[in-house]
Amino acid sequence: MPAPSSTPDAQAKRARRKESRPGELLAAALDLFVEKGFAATRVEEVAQRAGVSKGTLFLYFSSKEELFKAVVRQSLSGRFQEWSDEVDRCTGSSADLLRYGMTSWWERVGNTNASGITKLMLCEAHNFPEMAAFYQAEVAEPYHLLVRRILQRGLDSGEFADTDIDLATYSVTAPLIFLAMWKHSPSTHPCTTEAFDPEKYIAAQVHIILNGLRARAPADPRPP
Amino acid sequence: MPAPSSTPDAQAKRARRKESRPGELLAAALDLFVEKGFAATRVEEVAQRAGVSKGTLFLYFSSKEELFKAVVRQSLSGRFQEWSDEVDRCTGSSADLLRYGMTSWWERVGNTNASGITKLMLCEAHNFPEMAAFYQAEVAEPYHLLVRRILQRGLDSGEFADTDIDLATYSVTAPLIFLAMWKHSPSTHPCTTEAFDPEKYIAAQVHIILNGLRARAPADPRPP
Amino acid sequence: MPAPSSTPDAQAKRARRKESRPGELLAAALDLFVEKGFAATRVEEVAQRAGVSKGTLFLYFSSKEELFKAVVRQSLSGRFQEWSDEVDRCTGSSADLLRYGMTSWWERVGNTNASGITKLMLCEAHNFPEMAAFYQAEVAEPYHLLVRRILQRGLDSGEFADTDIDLATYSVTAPLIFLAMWKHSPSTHPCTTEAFDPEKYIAAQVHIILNGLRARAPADPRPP
Amino acid sequence: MPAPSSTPDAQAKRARRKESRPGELLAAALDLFVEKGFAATRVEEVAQRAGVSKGTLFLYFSSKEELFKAVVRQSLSGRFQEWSDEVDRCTGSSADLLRYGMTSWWERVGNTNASGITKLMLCEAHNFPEMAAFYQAEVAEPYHLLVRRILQRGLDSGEFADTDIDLATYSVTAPLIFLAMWKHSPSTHPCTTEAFDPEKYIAAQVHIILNGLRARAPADPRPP
DNA sequence: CATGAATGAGGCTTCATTCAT
DNA sequence: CATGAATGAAGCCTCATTCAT
Repeated sequence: MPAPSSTPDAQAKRARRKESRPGELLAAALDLFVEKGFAATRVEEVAQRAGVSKGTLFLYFSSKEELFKAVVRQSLSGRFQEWSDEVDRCTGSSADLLRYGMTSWWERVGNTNASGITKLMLCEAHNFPEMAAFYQAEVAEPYHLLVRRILQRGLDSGEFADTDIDLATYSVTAPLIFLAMWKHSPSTHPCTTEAFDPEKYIAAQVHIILNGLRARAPADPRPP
Repeated sequence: MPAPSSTPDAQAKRARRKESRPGELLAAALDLFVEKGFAATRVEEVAQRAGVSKGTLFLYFSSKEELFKAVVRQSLSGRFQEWSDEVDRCTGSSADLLRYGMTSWWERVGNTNASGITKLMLCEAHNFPEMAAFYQAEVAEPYHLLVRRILQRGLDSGEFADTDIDLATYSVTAPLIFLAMWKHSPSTHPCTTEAFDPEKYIAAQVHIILNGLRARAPADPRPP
Repeated sequence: MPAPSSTPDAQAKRARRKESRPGELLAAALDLFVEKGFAATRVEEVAQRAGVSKGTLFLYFSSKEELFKAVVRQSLSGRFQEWSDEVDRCTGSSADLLRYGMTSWWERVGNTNASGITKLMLCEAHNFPEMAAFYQAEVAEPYHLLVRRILQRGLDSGEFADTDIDLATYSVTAPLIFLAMWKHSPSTHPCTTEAFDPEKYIAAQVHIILNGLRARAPADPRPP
Repeated sequence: MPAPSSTPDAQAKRARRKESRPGELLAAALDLFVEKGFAATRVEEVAQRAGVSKGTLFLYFSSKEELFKAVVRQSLSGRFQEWSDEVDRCTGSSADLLRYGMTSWWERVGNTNASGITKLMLCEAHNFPEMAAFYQAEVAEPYHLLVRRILQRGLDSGEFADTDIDLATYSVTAPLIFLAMWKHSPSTHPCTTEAFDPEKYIAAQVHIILNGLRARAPADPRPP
C-alpha cells in the first residue's frame, strides 16, 4: 500500500501540465534514444528527464516500444505529408528540386536529433523486429517513394538521363546515411577536427549525383 | 567403411582444440557481436557457438569487454602493421595507392565481418566509454594515420593538389562508413534491391576523390 | 418524437446519480470481484464500470478493502436480520424449515453473485487476514448461528434425533459451498454438460440430511 | 557488473545439489501456491523457501507459469497413468471400485497439498487462461474419463442402474470439490471445530451415491 | 463533490560474473 | 583446465492511493 511522499517539493512537481506532458516525454525520449540507443535507454531516465516519475510515462505510452513509435511518428513519419506537398508544389527544375531536397533534409532532419532515429534503426533494427517493421512502413518506404518521385520527375521531363532509378536512389541515400552516422557517433571517428562541413559535403554530393544523372554511364568510373 | 569409436577421436579433438579455443571464441564473438551488437549479445551464446561453457569463456577473457577488445585486436588493430608495410612497399602512383587501399579495404574489411566491428562502435561507443577509448587508440587513430600517409605521399610528390588533408580524409572515410553500415544493417534501408554494387560504388567514389585531389578547389561544387 | 437536448437530461441524471453512486459502485464491485477475484480486480475497472472516475471511488470507500467490506455488507451480512426474522416467524416443521432455508439460499444467494463472495473468501481469505476476520464475524458466524438455530429447533421439538450439531452443520454447509464454487468456477470442471441441476442437487441433499437427522446414527454409512 | 557476495555463508549455500534442485523448488512452489494462490505467490519466496536465489529458479523453470505447470504435472497429471492401471487391474465389484477410488482420492490427493492445486484452479483459472487450458487437458479431462470408466464398468456389468452418467459424475465430483475447498480454506468456515471428519464424509457420500446408482430414479428426492 | 494526473513500491525476468567441483 | 550452478543488480511494467484543480 504505497503512500506518495507528500514532501513540499513533490507538490511543486505536481503542477498539472497534462497538455504538454506527452510532448515533454517525447522530447526527452528522443534525446535519450539518440544519445544512448533504444535498448540502453531506461524508461525511468526518460521520465526523469521529462520531470516526471516512471509511472507517469506509462500513462501516456503503454510501453517502451510504443514510446519509440510515437517518437518516430513525431520526428519523421508525421512529416512526410508536408514534404510530399512541397515536391508537388515545386515548379523549378528537377536538379534544383533534388538539391533543395537534400539540403533541406540536412537542415530539417540530418542536423537535428531526428537523424538520430535513423542511426538508431540502422543500429538496433535487428534486435527489435516489430519496431523495424514499423520503421520500414512509416519511414523507409515513404522516404524511398519521395526520392523516386523526384528522380522520376527528372526522367519524365527529359532533364535526367534514363538511369537505373534504384541505383540513383542509393546515390542520394548513401551520403544521408553517412551524415546521420557522422552526426550521432561519438568521437570515435575523426569528428574532433573541425574540418568536416556537412553542408559542403551535401553540396558536393549533389553535384556529383547530378553529373551522373545527366551523363549516360555513371557507373564506369575508370578512365582509360 | 570403418566406424571409428568416437572416444579417441573426441579426445584428439579436445586436445587439438585446447590450442584453438581462444580463436574459436573470438570467431563466435565476432559473428555474434556483428549480428546483434555488443550489448545485445550474451556471453553464453558466444560460448555455446564456440562449443564451450560459459565459465570457460571467462578463463580466456576476463570480461565481456575484454572479449570485445580481443575481437577488435584480431579483426582490425592487429592488421595495421601489415597494411602499413604494404604502403611502405608501394612504388606506384599515389592515385593507384589510394585506389588500391580503398578497394582492398572493401575486400579485406568492408566485405567481411570486420566491418561489423566498425558499425558496432559507431552504434554503441557512447554506452561503453572504455571500449570507445580502446577503439579510438587501436583502430581509429591508426586508420587515420594510414590514410593521411597516403594523402601526404601524393602531396609530397606533387601528384595531389595542396588540399586540406583532414577534409580529404573525410572524403575517403565517408564511403567506407556508409558501406560498413550498409553491409551490416538489416533490410530497413533499401537493401532489398539488387541494384547496389559496393565495388562499383567504391570505384566511383575513388574516381570522385581523385578528381577532387587533382583539382584545386574540390569544395566549391556549384558551377557558375 | 421530441429530441430532448441531452444537457438538462444529463444534469438530471447526474443529480439522481449522486444518491445512487455508492450503490452503483457496489454493484460494479460485486460483479468484478466475483468475476476476477479481489486481488485481480483493479479499482479503476470498478470505477469505470460504475461510470465514475477512480478518484470518486475513494470518496465513498477509503480503500479497496473497505469497498470489499461494503460489498459484503450489502450482499450478505446486511441480510441476516431478515433471514433470522423469517426463522423466528416460521410455525411449520423443522424439516420444512431446513428445506426452505436451503432452497431459498440457492434462490437468494447461491444463484446470484452473492455466492461469488463466498467463493472469493474461500479463495483469497488467506491473503487478506483483515478481510477474513471481517467476513468471519459478519457472515460466517451469523450463518452458523442461523443454521444451528434451525437444527436446535428440530432437536428441541424432538423432530430431529439427538445428533452432533456441528457435524450436521457441515452436512448443510458442504453442498452450499460446492454450489458456490460450481456456479462461479470457469469451465475447468465439468460444467460443460447441461446435466447438472443445482435445484435438484439441493433437494437431494436436503433429503439425505433429513434422513440422517431422523435416524440415530447418520455417521455409519456402511450397511451390515 | 554485479559481483556475487563472497561471504562465507554464501559459500555454504553453494553446495551443489543439481539433482535435487527441481524437486526442492517444486515442493516449495506447491506449498506456497496452495497456501497463497498462484498470483499472490512471489517467485522470490519460492526460491527462498527452496534455499536458493531468485535467479536460480529461472535456471530450472523458464517462467512462473512453467513452474506452475511443472507442479501440476508432478502433483496430478503425472499420476493418472498409475491410477488408470489400478482401475484396469481391479477384479472386484464396481461398487467397491468406486468406494476405493473415492477413499484413495482422499488419501493420496485430497488430504495432501495436491488438492490445493484443484482449489487454486477453481479460484484463479479465470485469470490465467493458458494455465486453465493446460489444467483442463492434463487433469480435468483425464479425471473425468477415469470416473466415467468406473461408472460405465458398473453399467456394463449390470451392477448399476442405467443412470445418466454425466449426472452421476457430478455426484462423485461434488464431495471431492467440497473437500478440496474445505481442506485448503482458512478458518473462515467452521473448520475450527474438530467435528468434521472427511473420511466419514467420503464414506457417507459413497453410500449415498451407490444408493442412487442402484435405484432407478435418483433425481426425485421428495417423498410423497 | 468529482476528476484524473501523478506517484513509487513491488513483481517478473535477464544476464554478466563467480567459484566449488 | 573445464564446467555449469548460483548469484543479484537492474530493467520493464502495474496499480492502489493521493491531491491539486
